[in-house]
Amino acid sequence: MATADPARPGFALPLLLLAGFRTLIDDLHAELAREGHPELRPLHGFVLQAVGADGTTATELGQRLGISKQAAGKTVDRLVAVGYLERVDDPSDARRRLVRVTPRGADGLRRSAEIFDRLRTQWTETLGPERVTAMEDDLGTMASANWFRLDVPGWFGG
Amino acid sequence: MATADPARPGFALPLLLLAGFRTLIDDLHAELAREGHPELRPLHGFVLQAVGADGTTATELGQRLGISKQAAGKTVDRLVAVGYLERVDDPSDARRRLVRVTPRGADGLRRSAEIFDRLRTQWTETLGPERVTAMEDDLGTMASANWFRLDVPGWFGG
DNA sequence: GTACGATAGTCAACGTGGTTGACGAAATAG
DNA sequence: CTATTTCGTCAACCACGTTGACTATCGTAC
Repeated sequence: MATADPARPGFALPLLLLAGFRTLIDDLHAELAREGHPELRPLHGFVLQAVGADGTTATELGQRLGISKQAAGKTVDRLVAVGYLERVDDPSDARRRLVRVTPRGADGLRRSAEIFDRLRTQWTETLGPERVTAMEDDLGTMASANWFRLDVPGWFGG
Repeated sequence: MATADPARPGFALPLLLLAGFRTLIDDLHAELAREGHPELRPLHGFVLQAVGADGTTATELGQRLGISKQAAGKTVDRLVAVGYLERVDDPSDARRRLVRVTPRGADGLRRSAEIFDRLRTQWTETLGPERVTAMEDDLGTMASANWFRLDVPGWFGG
């Protein structure tokens, strides 16, 4: 096994990954605020994405995000309060309450995708396209498993 | 300006960065738990690191971590409760309460550094050393600014 | 030597995000 | 028709962050 490089301490890597993530998300939300979505928080985009065009239920949303149905329900409440999601009764099953993205939510989602594309383009202009694709490929190799889990606050905290 | 590559959607990059970060931190804590530190949470290592060998005060810790002194104080309380930090009176200033890493905390810190080095070595063995240094350099280029800020739970959430 | 401003730490209240446990209402299986 | 499962919600709790207010102490200026 190769010995650790003292000039490249291992603890820097996670910090750099976090800083990169944070930079992208901060830039995204600064631009979203400029384009009329100042209330959108980092978590919200992921939640909207997980709801999707067809809508879902709180329970299913919780499963998709890797959190409990109660936590998903509370998050939906907040997104409903700021106008990005809506709840409608399911005529075929009175227990279920469908969660749907509102037009405003869809607008935020569309703009987020565009902004992320622009930010990636900025990275390719600074670093070169090969370096960015290499980073993506390498991260995909190392991080294959735990993709979409949105329990970040609780996970990172306690 | 280069046009966005439809095969490389911009939204994947932040997800990959987060997944990479999460993978490293999860692996770290799985190994820490095996080595006798199951109570250590993701945030705790960063806090211990910020306290440092010389100790600090809660107010200064808050400044280092980019959070309020009250939040820093509460976090110190929790780390004290699990035995990783201790508070001692400052004989030269009765207002201050020095926060110091305990021997147990120092052990956790030392093991964390070793484990991070081993994890980085695993990455270099899988990806090649050049790819990992390239990733580190590129992330350092793009993320230069907002390094050590530990308001992640609140930042990511609301 | 005292009075005053700045600083350290804490308490309280609150918001966001997470958890588990319990429960009623509705669907489904037998 | 009854029994079980499923969906949503309520309640209680914890971790983490915030701001505002307050006490005690330090340092300085008069």
